[in-house]
Amino acid sequence: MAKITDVARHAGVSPSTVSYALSGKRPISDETRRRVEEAIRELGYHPHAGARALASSRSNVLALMVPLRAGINVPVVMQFAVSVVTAARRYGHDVLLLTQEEGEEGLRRVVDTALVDGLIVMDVQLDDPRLPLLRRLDRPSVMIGFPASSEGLTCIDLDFMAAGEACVEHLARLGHRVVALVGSPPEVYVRGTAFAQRVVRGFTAAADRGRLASAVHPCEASPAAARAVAEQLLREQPALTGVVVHNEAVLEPLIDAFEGLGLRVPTDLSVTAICPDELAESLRVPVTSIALPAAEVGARAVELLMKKLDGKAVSEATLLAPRMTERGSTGRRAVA
Amino acid sequence: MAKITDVARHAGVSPSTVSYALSGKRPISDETRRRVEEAIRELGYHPHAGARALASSRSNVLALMVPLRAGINVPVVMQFAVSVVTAARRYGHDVLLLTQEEGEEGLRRVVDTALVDGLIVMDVQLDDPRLPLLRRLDRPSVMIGFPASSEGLTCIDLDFMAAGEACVEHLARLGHRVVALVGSPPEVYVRGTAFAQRVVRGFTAAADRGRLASAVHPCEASPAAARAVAEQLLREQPALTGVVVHNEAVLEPLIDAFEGLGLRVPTDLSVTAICPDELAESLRVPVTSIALPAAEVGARAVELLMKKLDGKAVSEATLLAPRMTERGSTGRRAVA
DNA sequence: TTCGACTGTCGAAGCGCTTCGACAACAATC
DNA sequence: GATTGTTGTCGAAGCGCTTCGACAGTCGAA
Repeated sequence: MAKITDVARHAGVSPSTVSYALSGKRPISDETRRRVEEAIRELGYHPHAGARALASSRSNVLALMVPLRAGINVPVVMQFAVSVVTAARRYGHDVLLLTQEEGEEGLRRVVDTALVDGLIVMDVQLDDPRLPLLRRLDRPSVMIGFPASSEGLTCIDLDFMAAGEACVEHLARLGHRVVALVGSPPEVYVRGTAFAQRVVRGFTAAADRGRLASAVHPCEASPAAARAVAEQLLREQPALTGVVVHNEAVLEPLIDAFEGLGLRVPTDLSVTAICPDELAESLRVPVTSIALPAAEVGARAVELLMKKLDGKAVSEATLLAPRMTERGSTGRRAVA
Repeated sequence: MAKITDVARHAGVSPSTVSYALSGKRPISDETRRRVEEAIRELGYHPHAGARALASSRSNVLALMVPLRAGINVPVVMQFAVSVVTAARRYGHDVLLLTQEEGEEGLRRVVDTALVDGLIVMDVQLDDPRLPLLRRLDRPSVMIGFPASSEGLTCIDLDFMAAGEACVEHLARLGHRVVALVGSPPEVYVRGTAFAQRVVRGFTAAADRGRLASAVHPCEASPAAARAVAEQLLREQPALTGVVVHNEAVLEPLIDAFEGLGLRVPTDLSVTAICPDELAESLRVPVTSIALPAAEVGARAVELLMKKLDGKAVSEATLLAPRMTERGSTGRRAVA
């Protein structure tokens, strides 16, 4: 395996010149650079990652901690991971995979051993136990999702409030005047992640602004619960024509329930959801939806981390604009 | 950040002694070891990964290359990745995530820069372009799946032939005498992965051994194709009572088709599948199935790699015994 | 012409660890 | 009592790279 001294000798320069030619940290004449590059090619030289890390205290590796708990959508996690790896490569970095199971100690370990230059942490909870550590650490990190307070952190996620608004506005534009939000199970609003509340806030704000009649119903993740909510909705809001669903598990059962109650989608009822595209596409009636843009979040998270590694300041909160994909489940309100 | 010389001074020994106490590569007295451990604890010492890699030419990192192409089952890939990470940690290793997209150059890069000690490659195709490189490399690697020839490689996968056999034997035990295999799309048998053929071989061999009437039908991944195959089967094998499905995409449509043709599962027809448990569980009629044991494959792959890193020989082919989970879709043949 | 200010290159000093050879001290063997 | 092993420790030499300071040469400005 060729080393930098071999390249230097072969190119007739000193090792430090080779290093500078590679890193661009000092000016090198075109002629010298050319000779160095040629020597590198001829010898098949690849710098030794460990030696580099030792001398420069930069490993060019970043850690990605992925969630494991039940209830997460695995394909979305995978999409995200792939986009992080791809984006990291564009910056000459590799990605070390950590599981949530490793927790704070895992993060501490890879940082303390100088294995990684920075951290990306997924599935951040409101009062995530990893937060104090991440705040304290001298290595930069970026989190996906928002904890109770993003102070001193760098967080990125879909703008769930805007997503709630966008759904209502879409329905309003189609002429709907009475709408309802079917949300996550009640416990999600208590513990967990902030995004559920944000959807509610956006939904309500937009409905109020547009003077729509609106109601919000949490819903357990079971077909039975879906059926119950459907019945309740029709009882309490007989004029209902637009529904926003923010609950992957009950989207299909809910549509089934409405149709079972004699409402056709989209003829009698327009349905829009905040859920992965995969799910929205696969239903009998493809659903107009807003998805978590996993690939974009991943790429942006890496960008933010790279900025921080360069010592640049970045904003604590980055919210990605929702993008709605129209499918067959929404239509203009039938005028009676 | 404390370094090994700090620990040494604090414990009143030389750095090399600390190193030996940590690695166990030379005998150290209990008393010295105790003092070293205490110093490590008090100083919060963590060895620098880069320095270690440079001095020992071992990075304690292994690369995992995951597939991206359409048609793979994402949750299974994820299960697999998680089990690799978990198993690797038990051996004190971390895992670098590579995407298939990086291809041979990606593998070459992480090896040439000495970033990783070994490679695990998923989704190996019959004539995978990465094979020549992997054979030539001086670093050990393990592949998931079998190429045309496993010579000079280390491969691991579910024993698909045994899986095909097990399905037939299960049906035979329940009294079925006429069975059919609904397989992958025709093109899979041509290009692609060896496992499809293996299932066929196991299926046929077991049927012949048990003197069952049997037939094999490839099937495109569409509901229409499923319906067509169902009709064809009933036409050609009117006495058919047992079906083995090795085709994720058509499992549900196929059952629907049979029921549409008046056959109840499992009353009139027993169905067993080779597919992820997730899918088998989620169907209206839960299906008796054999799954790819992703977690086990991952753990075993890491074990094999660790053995190779220790310079031990391992067998070229490791086949994991199939495990069948009985669900509602198979039953004793109704005696007319 | 002289003085910075660049530009382009080199040599040397580390980065923090592992490992090899050396060597005491002591036990077991003839 | 000399010889051979073991056990436990140390010092020094590197692993392959980056980076700092030094310095020679060039160029436009004063």
